[in-house]
Amino acid sequence: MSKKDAFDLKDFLPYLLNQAAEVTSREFQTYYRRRYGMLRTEWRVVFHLGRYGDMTATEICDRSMTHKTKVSRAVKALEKKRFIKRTVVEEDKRNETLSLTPSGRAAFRDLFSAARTYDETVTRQFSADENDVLRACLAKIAGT
Amino acid sequence: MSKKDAFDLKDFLPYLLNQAAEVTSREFQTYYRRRYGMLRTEWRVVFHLGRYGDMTATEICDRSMTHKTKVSRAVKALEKKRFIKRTVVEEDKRNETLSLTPSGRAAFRDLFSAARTYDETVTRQFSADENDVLRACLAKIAGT
DNA sequence: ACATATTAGTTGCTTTTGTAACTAACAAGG
DNA sequence: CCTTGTTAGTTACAAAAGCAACTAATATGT
Repeated sequence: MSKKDAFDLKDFLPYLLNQAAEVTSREFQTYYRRRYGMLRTEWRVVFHLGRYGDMTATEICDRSMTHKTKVSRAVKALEKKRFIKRTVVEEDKRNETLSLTPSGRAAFRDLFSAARTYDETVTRQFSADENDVLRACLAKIAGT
Repeated sequence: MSKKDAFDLKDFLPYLLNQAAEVTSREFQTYYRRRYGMLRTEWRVVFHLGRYGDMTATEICDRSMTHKTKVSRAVKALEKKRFIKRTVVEEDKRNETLSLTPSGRAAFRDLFSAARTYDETVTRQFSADENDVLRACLAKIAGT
């Protein structure tokens, strides 16, 4: 805002961020939801495994700042849908390595490219400079 | 991102937006939650009434793009906590005008100034130009 | 070795949200 | 008037998220 006494809901960053996040999330949701019956956390798990390779649930929690119960439930659901499989780590049986099945990998490839495309349609609205600033600010706020 | 083949979760706008939104929401939550036992939607309702004057639930829904069940429940909760009261509109008894009680007004004043302060602490991290770009982009994405 | 603490992951219970069906009040056409 | 449609708001039920307590495996200090 420019004047302090005109401070408005639309000047309030948490509100703005939420609205923007909700709009994009809703839009992109249709992909993983309609096509693969996935939930947001499930899509994130698939993204992590597809993009960075096999890892444990805890690693996914750390990288995505997601609570472990959410990931645990996502893993269970993805396993039931045969998108991922788990393997207990012999050296430390508390850990289990998660990996994509062939159909999980196919879903990932599809969703990965859909994500890229969707990102571009949002990005296209802005200049290169605007984009850089936007992303840098968001990353800073998110603390990543 | 700069290279397409480096597309990463942190380059994906919906993800970035969500992370940033969650961080700020969590931080600001502590105010209305701890001090007044409010939920996010309740705080939004209070903000609307305090900032723009009395209005109906539907007007709040429209202005904040919030679903009516959420507002309905927030109104019920706020009424129980004696922060707002309703008055059926005589000319059209389907409508009810919502207005803040004295304690609701006091909570609003407190939270309004907390919001402004909080916004500034986030804003302070960025230059004036960056801020303008950030807010303009978010508003555009949010479609407001 | 053994009690104690940590870590990975799950489960149960509560709170919050989403969706759809519902009531009540009004509007409009015949 | 009286059917049909619309609008404001609520409620009931289902999906999802948050939180805390739990199990199982391992690590640590004595």
